[in-house]
Formats: sequence, structure tokens, C-alpha cells
Amino acid sequence: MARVLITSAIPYINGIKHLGNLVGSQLPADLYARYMRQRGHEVMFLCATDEHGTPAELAAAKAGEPVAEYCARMHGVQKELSDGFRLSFDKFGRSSSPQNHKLTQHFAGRLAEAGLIEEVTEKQVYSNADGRFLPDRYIEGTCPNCGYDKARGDQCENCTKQLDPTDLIEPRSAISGSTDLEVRETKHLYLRQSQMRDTLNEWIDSKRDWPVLTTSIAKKWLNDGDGLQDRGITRDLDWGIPVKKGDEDWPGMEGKVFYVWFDAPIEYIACAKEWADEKGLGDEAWERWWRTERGADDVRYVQFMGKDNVPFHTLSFPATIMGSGEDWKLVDYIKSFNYLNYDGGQFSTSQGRGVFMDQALEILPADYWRWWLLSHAPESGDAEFTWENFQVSVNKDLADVLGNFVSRVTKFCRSKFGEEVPGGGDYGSAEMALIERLTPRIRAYEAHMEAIEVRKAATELRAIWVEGNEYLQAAAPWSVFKEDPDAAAAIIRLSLNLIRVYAVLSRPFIPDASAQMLAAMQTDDDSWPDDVHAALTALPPGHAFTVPDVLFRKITDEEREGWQEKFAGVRK
RNA sequence: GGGCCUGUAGCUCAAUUGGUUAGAGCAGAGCGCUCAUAACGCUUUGGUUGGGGGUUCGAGUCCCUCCGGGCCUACCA
Repeated sequence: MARVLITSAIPYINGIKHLGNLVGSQLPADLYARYMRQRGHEVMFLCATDEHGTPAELAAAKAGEPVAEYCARMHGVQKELSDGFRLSFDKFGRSSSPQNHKLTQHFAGRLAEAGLIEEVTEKQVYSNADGRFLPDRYIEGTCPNCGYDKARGDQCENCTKQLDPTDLIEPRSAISGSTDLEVRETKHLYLRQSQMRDTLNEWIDSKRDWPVLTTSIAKKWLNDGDGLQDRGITRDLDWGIPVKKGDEDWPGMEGKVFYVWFDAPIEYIACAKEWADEKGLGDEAWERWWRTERGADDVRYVQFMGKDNVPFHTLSFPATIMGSGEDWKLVDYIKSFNYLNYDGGQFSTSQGRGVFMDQALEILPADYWRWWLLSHAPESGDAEFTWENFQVSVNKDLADVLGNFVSRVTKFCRSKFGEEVPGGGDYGSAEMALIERLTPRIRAYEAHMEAIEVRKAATELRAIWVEGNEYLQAAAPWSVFKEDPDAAAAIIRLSLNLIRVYAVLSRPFIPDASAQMLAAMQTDDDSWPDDVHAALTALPPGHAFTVPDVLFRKITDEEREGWQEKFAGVRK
């Protein structure tokens, strides 16, 4: 038994996430966490909301709420939705937690002591009307290169030219539209990541088994141009973690907070402390996951994220951890994902294009979404959601192949033998042949899950379901029953046992249906089919069961067309 | 501009990292079955692997070039 620490990229607080966000980190992380738990490993699965930064402040202002209240409320909303999708976090924390405040300040203090923090005075645009400094991309104006009048301060979206806010002609605040802007001097802390470039390079080079997507992004940032650049880790904002050097004030940094990308990954650690505190456990309970000298040395740490998050997880956060000089656990494997597109374009939070987590659950139960999203996870390239594809996959894979198998077996048994596992007959050559086909498939499924090859695992699982239908079709108990009821009984006994095995194998993908299947088989035996033959005799003759309700209903053409219409445009 | 990824059957994806005749699922066609959510099974049609050139005994895989799609480019997170 191993110990596995799993974190999912933490979703930003300013709204409900869409299915692209979900499949890019939390959902595959959950799949892996569930699988590892099922295989008997000790798992710590952590996620949280990422609550700081300008967009959070603006979203709160738009909602007419104080930012702390807004974040608390949205955390609740996101928590409820993650529960709805059956995301099995051990703790869903908050980057604004007191634990993270303390830990973030601690890291900053350690980095300062190690000489890895530099104070830099720089010029930034301040908006008098908004009463705040503006990040580059919150300044709009006319592009000096192409004349586009909605160019942002960091880049012109029209001609793609990189810009400095002061390049803009007639600059204005993107928040209020005010042109009452001025350039002010302000002091910030920079993390001297450049000093750690060689260390990071070596570390990345040692990760030969990481996805290309992960290492290529890291190498690009390490080696592009002048190499890894130092990074500002503070901001002039009200909402955030106050800049402190450990427990002490930081002269000259009064009123400033840490940059959200500095404190967000630290929340992975603080979240474990939130978990321990909530359970009334001491520090040793969470430190054994995070401090290598206090037990975390034998932990395997796996992170899940979308590709846009890779630089922070491969460089900035490791630099923070390594630079502290303390024995914090570094990530062992990073699984990164491409994007999920929506029907020919991108999912868009701002335009309300696509399906959002709350809407998805209003339409169909979590399992339908989990299955489609995971079996189409954007691993090798960007993937695309279309309603036609969703309808076909759900109807075919879940309703026809798996659901109908459960249905035909249980109903046939009820009508011929009653609602208990029938005795009589023995497993013969057909059953042994099935076991011989099933065994390598299950081993392959395990290997794919172990390697976090999500789509391949889904494909193999589906093939395992298909084996049941093929067997049943060939064995034809409905014909055999007429001549030899005992032989038919053996076929059905095996098939009922197969339902239990399917429930166990399918649980990481479709936990609710899996629970329904086990409940219908009236068993708590969720042991993994290491020995397939033994697993197919777990339910003995005479064991009572019930015929479950339809596991998966089909999506009709009318529904599909309605949803297609409903989600095409701007969100209600 | 630079970098990375990607282009394989009508659709969604594979292809043991250079090795026989490029495979699955869905859709299409045919047959079978009647236990079941009109479900299931079997058979079958379908590809100049985006175009062109090169390296090699051998290329979907490596190189060059052109065309198309996507992402990143450090102050959104």
C-alpha cells in the first residue's frame, strides 16, 4: 500500500466553472483519487477555491457585495457543485483561509532569509476614479500599431503586438472607462527565480515520464530569451494576504498583498492543514503528507491541471518550495490537459457560451457528464463537445451497453428463477473462455488507470462491459432454459456476478450508478477482481437481489435539439 | 514575430515510439436473436495518414517545405 497525495488546480472564485474547466483538472483528479483508494492506497485528495486578485474584487463589486462575503458565498456554491459532480475531495479549502495566510507569509519570510526576494520600485498605472492600480490588461486604449480602439495594455488583440500600457493612445480604465489615469511609483517584491534556473532545469530534465505538454512548456519558460525571469509576487490590492515576513511586518510593504499566483499553490499545503484542523488533528497529521522528514518521503504527489497552469506548477511553485530550504514535498508527476471546446468554438465564461456546472446538473445526473467528459478527456490535443456526440455516447455506452445488460440479466432471472442468485449447473468452457478474455482486459484497465491514461481506461472499461453482452448472446440462457434450466441458471449466476464486478470496476467513472448496482445486488462486497474467477463467484446461490430502476435513460432527439438551442447563446 | 502542439475512415479517437496488410467505437449496409431501455450479437462497406519533397531495406512515426487548426509568449487567473 502506497500513499498518494493528489491535488487539482484550484478553481478561481469569480463564478461557476464550465465543463472545460471541470474536465481539465478536478474530474480526472477525482477519477485517479477514487481508483487509488479502491486499490487500497492511502489517498489525500485536496482542492480549494482560488480567491484573491483583481477579478475577484471586480466580481464582488459587480454583485454589490463586500469581497469577503462574495468569496464565502461563491465558495459555498462551488462546494455544492463539486459535491453534485461527486468530486471526492478530502478537503475543499479556501486560499483565503487563515492557514494559508500564515503559511504564505512563512514562505515569503524563508525566501527573504535565503536572499531570494528582491525589492523593486516600478511604475504602474493608477486610476483615480477607480481608486486602484490597474493591471496592464485592465487598461484599454487605441493601439499605436494598428489603430484598434479596444487594445489592452498588455497586448493588442487585433494585431497581436505586445504593448506597454503607456504605449496606448488615449488610455482608459477597462473597469470604469475613466481617463483619469496617472503613472505612480510603487514598490514590489520579486521572487528571484532566475537564480534557481539551473536547479529547476535539472529537476525538469529528471522527469522523463512527464507528458510532453508539461515539460515543453516548462523548458520554454526556462530557456526562452534571457531564460527564467524573476517574478513580482506582490500587488497593490486590498483583498489578499498581507505582505509579511513570517510573523513580522515588512517595512515599506504596508497595505500590499501577495500576488494570487504566489499564494494559490501554497494553498495546496495549507489545505491539508485546514483538513487536519477541521478534524481536530495535530500538525503531524498533515505534515506526514507534506514534510519529507516527517513521513512524506514515501508519498507520491500527483498534480492535475489545464495547460495554462503549467508554468506556475513547474517553475514558480517549485522555486518557492525549493527556495525555502525546508523539506517540503515536491510534485512527482504532473498530468496536464488541453482544452475542451464547445461546438466549434471555445467555452466562454464571459460570453456564457457552453455548459456550466450548475446547468449540467440541472439537465442530467453527474454520471452522464462524468462518463462523457472522462472518455473524451483532452489528453493528446484539444477536444470538442458536441450535443450529438454527447447524446450518442451516453445512449450507446451507458444506456445500451451497460444499463441494458444489467436490465436484461436481472429481469430474465426474476421471471425464470425469482429474485435470488439461482443455484444449479456449473461454470463450463464458455464461462472459462469469458474469464480468459476478461482477465487481460481488467489488467489493461488497471495499467491505464495507474498511468492516468484516462481515455484509454474508458475505452477498456467499455470493452469490458461489451464482453458481458457478447457472452450472454452466445450463451443464450433464454433458449437453454427450455431444455436445461440448470445450465441456464449457471449462465445467469455468472451474469449477476458480472454486474457486481462491473459496479466495482466502473466506480471511478460513474460512482452513483456503481452504488445503484451494488445496492441492487444487495451486497457490500466491493472487493477488486484481482482473481476474476473468484470474483465471479462472490454472490453465491440463494443470494437475494432486486431488479434496479433503469440505470441510464436515453437522451431523446428533442432534448438534444432543445439544449443545443439553449446553450448556444449568452447565459441567462 | 518566436516557441510548442496538432492534422489518420462521414464523426470521435488508436497505432507497442522506425517494423508485416494503418486499427476501434459511432454512423451506413446485410444477417441473426427475442432475455432486455426497439436493446444485444455476428458479418461488412469505408483511408494516396492535409499537399509536395527527402532520409531509410522499411515512414502515420524522422528531416525540409507549403496549407489548415489550436495554445503559450511572463501584470487575467
